[in-house]
Amino acid sequence: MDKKIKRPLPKCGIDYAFQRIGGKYKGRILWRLRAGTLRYGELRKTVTGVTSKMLTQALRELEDDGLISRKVYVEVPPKVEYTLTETGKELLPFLSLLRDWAKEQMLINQVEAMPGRS
Amino acid sequence: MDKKIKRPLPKCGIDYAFQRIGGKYKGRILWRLRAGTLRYGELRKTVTGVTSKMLTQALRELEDDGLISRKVYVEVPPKVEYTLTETGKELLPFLSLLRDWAKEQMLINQVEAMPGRS
DNA sequence: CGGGATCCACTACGATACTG
DNA sequence: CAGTATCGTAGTGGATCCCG
Repeated sequence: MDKKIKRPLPKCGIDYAFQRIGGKYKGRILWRLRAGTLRYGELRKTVTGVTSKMLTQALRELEDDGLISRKVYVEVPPKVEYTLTETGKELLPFLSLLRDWAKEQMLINQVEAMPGRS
Repeated sequence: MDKKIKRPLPKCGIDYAFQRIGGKYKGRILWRLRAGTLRYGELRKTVTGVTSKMLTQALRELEDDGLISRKVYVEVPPKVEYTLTETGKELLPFLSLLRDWAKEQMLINQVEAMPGRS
C-alpha cells in the first residue's frame, strides 16, 4: 500500500521528462495513441513485445502523470479505452521530431554497417 | 571483448531514439553540453549525482552513437574534452521543447501538491 | 585528471498462472 | 477482455579501490 511514493521528483526538467516518458514502452505507447483512442488489447498487439504486466504498469504511470486518460466501460466483456490527454498530446510534436531524427540515424548506421560500400 | 554487441537495433524510431538518449544521465549530459565543450571533471560536477563509472559509460555510448566527440589532450595532468557532434546538436531543439514541457508540468504538480491553495 | 576494475544492491523487466 | 499475483532473471546503477 501507498504505492504512490515513487519517482523522486527531480529538479532538472530534462530528468523529470525522461522519468515520465522514458522506460521501455512508454514512448511507443504514446506514439501509438497519437491517432486516437485505443483499447487495452489493441495496445498489446501494436506495442510489439510488451507483456500485459508491463503494459498495465506503463499505462498506470502514464495515467498518474496525466498523460493519458483511462475510460472503463462496465459491461461484459470488459472494455477499457486509453486516450491521450491534452498534456499528453503536447508531447506529440516532440515524439514526431525525435522519430524523424531516429529514422535518419538508422539509415546512416545501416549504410555504415554495409561492407564494400564507400 | 566484443562489447559492441549491445542494444538490438529496434525497428521503431521512437524506440531507437530512446535507447540513444534514454538512461539516467544521457539527457542531462547532452543538455549540459549545449553551450559548448566541457571537460570530464566539469561534467562530473554539473551532472549532479553521477558517479565516474556511470559518467564514463554514458559518454562512451554517446560517443559510439555519434552524438558527442571526445578529444584527448596527451599531457600531464590529463585533459579530455567532450563536445556535441552535428548529430548531437540536432537533438537540442527537442531537448529544449521537452524541458519546457517538463517545467510546466512540474509547476502544475507543485500547485496540486499544495494544500489550501485554490 | 580521467578513468578502469571489482563487487554488490536494486529494480526493471519477463514468463507463467490465475481471475472478475 | 483486461487485468492481478508470483516468482525468477538480467541489466542498470552505486561504492570503493586502483592506475597511468
